[in-house]
Amino acid sequence: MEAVDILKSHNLKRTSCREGIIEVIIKADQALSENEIREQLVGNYDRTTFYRSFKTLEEYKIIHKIVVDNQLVKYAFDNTITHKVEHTHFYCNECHIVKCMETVPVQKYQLPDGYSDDETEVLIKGTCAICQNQD
Amino acid sequence: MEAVDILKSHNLKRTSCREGIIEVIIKADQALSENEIREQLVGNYDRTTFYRSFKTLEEYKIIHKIVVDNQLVKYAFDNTITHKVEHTHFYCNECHIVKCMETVPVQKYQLPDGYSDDETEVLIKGTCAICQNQD
DNA sequence: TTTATATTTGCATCATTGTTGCATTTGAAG
DNA sequence: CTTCAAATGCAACAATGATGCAAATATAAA
Repeated sequence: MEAVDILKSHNLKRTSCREGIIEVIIKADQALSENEIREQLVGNYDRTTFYRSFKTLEEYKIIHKIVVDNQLVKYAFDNTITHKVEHTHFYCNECHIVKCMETVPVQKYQLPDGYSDDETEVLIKGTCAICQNQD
Repeated sequence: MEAVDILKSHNLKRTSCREGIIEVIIKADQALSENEIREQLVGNYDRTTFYRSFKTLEEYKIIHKIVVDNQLVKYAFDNTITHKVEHTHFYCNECHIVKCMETVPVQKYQLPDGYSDDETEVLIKGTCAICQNQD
């Protein structure tokens, strides 16, 4: 699916910033930070525009945000797989990549009486396959 | 266990800031933000001192930090229960409290080949028992 | 108790992310 | 082509995290 079509299907205006962000994220095999996305974009955009674009795309569930340790922020595309089931995220302590673990669904947690759950975020920290091999 | 003893057992200098933070956190039945802790403290401390105290206490696993949505930061005491098993955290979308769910352990996730896990963070967002009743 | 020293604190300063207001620009509908 | 709601760029600010350095202090040694 093309970035333009995605925007159109949500009745979002087609702006070069939004289009670019989607294209970059859609191609990536891992979650990307704001700067990693900026580097791959053609135009130059203000930080606020970037931030608001992310926010809009998130609201429309076109992308989602993953935060590690309160400071590292990465964005990933909500494809049909990641979109359908709540999936976990993986953070590599060595190379610091963040990946959507589409094959590892979030498990169900039984809360005490009176509590109801709405959404569960799972971040697994460890060593990724590539870094594992290099040891 | 007293704050002083906790510091002593880790060979940490007994300073009023550290001691105060531990005492406040130990008494709380929920995780507290930097400001919530500051309000309950007797002395007045610089933000950097606060920040460094948290960092030290975290390093020595006396307290731990829970971050919600990248901006809300709360701290909780590492008691024998929370310390022993990896526990989940609960965030109430309505009253915004954060609680350590000592009775809800983190489940085991089966990662793809090559990946190894070290630590898993689980944040469950929903409605707490108190807010549930008020609806 | 006094002294010595390594640690901690307070202050200044800066980085990153998130956020809002407002004037200007622009996408897209008519 | 015109119009207008929406998006952008800029300025400004908040919260959290982080570091360097001089002054203060906890603790151990004398």
